[in-house]
This record gives sequence, C-alpha cells and structure tokens, in this order.
Amino acid sequence: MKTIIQSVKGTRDFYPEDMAIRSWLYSAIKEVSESFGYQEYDGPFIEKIDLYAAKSGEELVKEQAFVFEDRGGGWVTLRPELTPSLARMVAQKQNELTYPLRWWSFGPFWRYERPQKGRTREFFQWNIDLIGASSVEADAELIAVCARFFQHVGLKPSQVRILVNNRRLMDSELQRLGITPAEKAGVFRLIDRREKLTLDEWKAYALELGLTENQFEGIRTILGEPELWKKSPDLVRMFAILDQMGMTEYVSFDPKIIRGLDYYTGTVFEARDMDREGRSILGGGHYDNLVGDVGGDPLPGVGFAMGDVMAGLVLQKYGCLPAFDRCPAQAMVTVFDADLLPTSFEIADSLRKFGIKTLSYPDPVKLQKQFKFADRIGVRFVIIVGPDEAVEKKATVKDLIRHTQATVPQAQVAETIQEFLDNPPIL
RNA sequence: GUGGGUGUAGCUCAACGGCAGAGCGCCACACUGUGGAUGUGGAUGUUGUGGGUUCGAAACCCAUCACCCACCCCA
Repeated sequence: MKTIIQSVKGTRDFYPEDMAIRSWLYSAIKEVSESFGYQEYDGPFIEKIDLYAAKSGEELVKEQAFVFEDRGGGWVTLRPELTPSLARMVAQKQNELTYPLRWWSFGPFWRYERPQKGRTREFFQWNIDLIGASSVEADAELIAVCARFFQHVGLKPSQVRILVNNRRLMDSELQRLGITPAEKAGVFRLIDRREKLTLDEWKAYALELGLTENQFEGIRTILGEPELWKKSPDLVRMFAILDQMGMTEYVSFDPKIIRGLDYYTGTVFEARDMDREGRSILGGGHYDNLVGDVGGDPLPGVGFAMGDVMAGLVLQKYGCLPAFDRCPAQAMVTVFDADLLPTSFEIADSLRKFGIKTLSYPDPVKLQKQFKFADRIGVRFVIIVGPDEAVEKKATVKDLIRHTQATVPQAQVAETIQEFLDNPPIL
C-alpha cells in the first residue's frame, strides 16, 4: 500500500463539498452579523505569547496553545482565541474609535487538545462583540443576534435553545446562603458540573468544597427554580426586550449556566442542542473590562463565540446544511482531435463571455470518455466540434438532461444553450 | 494528561486458529462521432507496524503508531 503522509492530528481537509459548507456558514454569519450593523474585522493568526500571558485562562495558554520559537528567538503562538487580539486592537485605537463598537469575525483558531466529537485542534470560530456598552439591553442584542442566526439557518426553538443566566444574580443568591467571595469560584465550578455528575457525586463534591448541608440544599433549590430570574432586575429587563423582539422562543432562563471564563461579570449564556447532546454550540456573556489587561482603560462589553465544528454537527443533525451542487460548470466543450483543440478552446471562451460557466476537455481522447466525464461531473451541455462541423464553422450542442442535440453555427452556440435552458427539461 | 474502543482492497465491511472474501467503486471490451442502463472480462492487499505464542496467526499475547469515544477543558 502506498503510504500517504498523514495530515496533522486534529486538522480537517476541506474537500469541495466541505468547503461549500464552510463558505455557506460564513455567508450566514456575515449576513446575520451585518444585519445588526456589525463590521467584520480580524486579527493576526499568530501572536506573541505575552498577549495571552496577561489574561486568558491559565490552561488555555499553558496547556492548549500551539507555542513555538520563531527564527528570531521570539515566542509566538497560534491564536487559541480572539479576545486578547480584539482587546489589543481596541486599546491601540481606544480614543479614535466610536462607541459602542460592533465587530464580528470568522477565522481559524488552534488549540492543542485531544480531538473528539465536536472538537478539533484547528477550528473556525465566529466571534461577535458589542464594546463600550454596559446595559442589559446590549446583552439582549447579542442574544438576539444568536437567535436570529438560528432562525436564519433553519434551526428551530424545539431543536436549539439559548440558555441564559446572570452572574450578579448568582452572586447575591450565594451570598444569601452565606457563601464567601473566596468560596465563590469553587461553587461556580460546582454549579457548572451539575449535569455531569449524579446527585450523590455532586453532593460529595459540594461537601468536599467545605459547604454545609444547608448551603448545599440551598444551591440545589436555586438551581431548580425556574422563576429565579424574576429576582434579577437585569434579567427581567432583558427578557422584556427579547419578548418585544419576538425572540423569547429561542431563549430560556437556566440557573445552571455559569460559563468557565473568569471575566464574565453579568449576563452569561450558551446555546445547546435541546436534547442535551454534545457540548455547547456557542457561549458568551457580559464583561466589565475588555482592555485593561493589555494596557487600555476599562471598557465594558458583551460578546459570544461559536465554533464551526459543533455548529456543523448540529446543523447536519437537523438537516439544515445546503445540498452540495457538485457541478462546477454548465457546459463542456469536447475536443475531437489535436488539430481541433484550438477551435474547441475558442468556443469555450466565447461561451464564458456570455456568462456561461464552461470548461473544455484538456486532451483529445475518445469522445465516449469525454461524455462520461461530463455526465459524471454533472455538466448539462456538451459541445462537439468534429471535422464535419468544423468545415461548416458549426458545432453540435447536446443537452444531457433532455437527450436532445442541435448542430448550429459556432457563433450561435451560446444562444442555443440559452434556448435549451428556456425550455424546461422533460423529466 | 487519564480511561475505553477500533485498525482487513479506493470505500463499507465479512472471515474470529486452517488457501484473505463480498458489495460498491475503478479499468477494459460489447459501443473506433455521443454519457447514464445492461452484460462480459480484469486489476488491487507485507490484514496499521514490530515482536512473541503455535505445525499453522488477520484472529491469541506484548509493544508501538494511527483513528474514534469519554474524562479534563472548552467553541
């Protein structure tokens, strides 16, 4: 067996049918983002390690980033996320930008993790942020963007849902239970893991953290309270806005949503498959300070990120992906023999000038083979110029769908194709 | 980093100690100026790799690599 050099672990090859999906996803993201007035931007794919050292989760940089020394001896990393680059870009022009800033991006990221379902080492991510606004209405806008995206790609509220919570609400609830600020991080982690553990395991984990029986029961009650959001003026206002926009069917309150990242300070949300399959489709939230760590003045904002891998799995599961149009062209000009090669190429190019996607067969092989090729790739019209046609400056146009053909002057090939197109095929 | 599963033809898989196979795909011909359909014929494997057990290994054992799944973390 031939040994083909393997691709790098965790990367994906984008064959035309895969690339079509990626491009389609990009278009959907672009359309939805821009419909809300967001502008596209991007940062470098490699950054100095220092940029991430400042912020980002410890594990993200130390364990998961692709880090290497460049030829000049500097340490660089393939970007594992976009937020630090965004923070720098904003900080660099902090005083010349007009706020609130609405930016979106779709590009590649790399994380050195163990690949599995819904997770690769090289992936694409949609990032979208509203910077310089701190209201819950701003948060509602991002959730609306998310809901509109689901609507746009055909995912229904019965299939995906945006789960929303508010960290300030959780803070006050935990405080009410006598949980100290020092214990908070641990408890957030506890809440985050609720769905992965059985009740007994979860309780054991809670007691291990040093929580009392009462505190544990209190947390359990909070997490099971669907009306808890009514105690948060922020959430009340936010749901009111979403209601006005007609987006509430995509949104649910869920006190179990905490999000791992430390920098979220208010609203947090993530979108999930309704039957709880797989990891979350996207995640985001409100932050108070975007640029402080890279040397700017504090700026609040809200944003989310959606990876293409999990999103692709969900879209495929619910049949939302577009059918792949495998046909690269509408017409193909065959080549009868070497002498007629220039004639065939000339006709092909004349068709292109008429806006007909045309390819020509590159070698004068048996016509049968050329027809078979045309049929396989899905080209509808095949043009033949053999010696008989050539002497009369004619060409034969065959419609592979309708099984008809006509021999016409070479100058009328494009018109003939148009005529065939105007008469719908008999199927 | 931890745990589990799977590696056999281009693809999907069978054979589960006794001659390595099928379906699909591919190629040729019937059909040397016309595709799909049909028929006939044909090609392709160090059974992931290395070692061990055995008269005999694709199968059993060990190692290793790759992929998949879960944990961790997160998109």
